[in-house]
Amino acid sequence: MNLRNRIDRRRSARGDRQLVVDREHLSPTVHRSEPVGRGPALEQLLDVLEPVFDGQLPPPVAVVGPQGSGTSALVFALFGALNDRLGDVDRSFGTTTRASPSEHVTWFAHVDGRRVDSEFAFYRAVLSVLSREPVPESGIGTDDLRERVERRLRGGRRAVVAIDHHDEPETLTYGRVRDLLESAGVADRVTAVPVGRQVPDDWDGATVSLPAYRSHELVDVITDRASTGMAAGGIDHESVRDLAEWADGNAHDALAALFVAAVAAEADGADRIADRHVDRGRADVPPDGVHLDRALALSENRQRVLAHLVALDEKRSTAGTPIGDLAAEIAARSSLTTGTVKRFLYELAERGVLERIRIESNGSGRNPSAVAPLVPATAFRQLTDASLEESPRSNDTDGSTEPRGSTDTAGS
DNA sequence: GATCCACGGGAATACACGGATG
DNA sequence: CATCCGTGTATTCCCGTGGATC
Repeated sequence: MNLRNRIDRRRSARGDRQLVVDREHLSPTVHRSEPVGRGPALEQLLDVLEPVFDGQLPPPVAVVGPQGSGTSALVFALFGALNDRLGDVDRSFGTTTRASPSEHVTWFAHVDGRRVDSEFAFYRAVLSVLSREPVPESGIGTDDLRERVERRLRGGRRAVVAIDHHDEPETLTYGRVRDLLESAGVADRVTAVPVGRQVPDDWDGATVSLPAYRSHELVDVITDRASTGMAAGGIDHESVRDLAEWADGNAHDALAALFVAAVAAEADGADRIADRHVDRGRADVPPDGVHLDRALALSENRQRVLAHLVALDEKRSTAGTPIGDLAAEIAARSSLTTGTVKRFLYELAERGVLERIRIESNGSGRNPSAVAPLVPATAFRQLTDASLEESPRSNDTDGSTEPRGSTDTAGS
């Protein structure tokens, strides 16, 4: 993050002839503090939010764009910066502020709908921005948190709350958030900003639309990541252009492929990304796949189940195996029961993290389904903490457990 | 002790198909 | 032939339980 660390990392990476300098900066799920190539949308959003500079609550505004167009990155970065300027009572801004700064306090909270899906979790997420004290994770009631939110927003203080991914399955909807703010009695002190692929139903506020990245913009995005995450000269311009062209405007796909390419090159002991590594990166990202962060937002055991499925799918496609058999196989390698694994698999398919495939059965009764992962497999395995090596329920391991981090880049 | 939340298990419901019935 | 019914399997839904946290 800070300059000194960056320089140190560079220097040590150079000494070690290391390709990947900073995995964090290469990860497609990590946002930059300065979004690349989204200047016009940034200005547009600032236009709408401008009343906050006069201590007013801004009007409702939605931010929309297709997957990989940088909606989250934009709002995350902008809210972070605005919060720095306007969210702190003790910090005045500008040099000639006439009014007392405390009258101008507006907080900017970015609530990730993928991770915040209950009433309790929502108030907690908001409160953790409004309050400097740590907010308890449990042990207190939802009513308590709701009251604390209300108390923090007294005396002319306001908040702008972004609801990211409000239109994905199982996430907090905009309507639900309005209800929660209403029941806390702070609806008139908070502007909720839906962020997603489309505006909420019956939306009549302002809208800031982000188009998919154009190819040259995506080149900038990839170059920016490569320059901070990898040793200098780690990837040539031609490969970057190829990746940008292939990703067709989707920054997530481009960065996921770059990440996998870098991991593959590193595993090869190469000091730069070669064409075959780029191919490997592209092959890892399924067409019409889901964002890696959707998988990483799942609870630990669900991630584990997904990791097992991904591993099975890499060995042999799971597309032809009935879900019950897959569940049994996964359960044998984990601490979960077959029933629970099966339910998780149905759930993941329902959420769109897995593709559900109809298969014909030869017996009687309803036809079973098969499932196949829709996340970039290698990227997911590299980024997840879910270990495949927890103790299995039974002892029937087939002895094929591989050490974590072993990246098979041969073949396929 | 109070609270939230992930799990686990099982009940309820949906679906596919063959055979019986009108 | 169209419809209903029974059986078997898949899928969804619900609720009690226990771990973690305060």
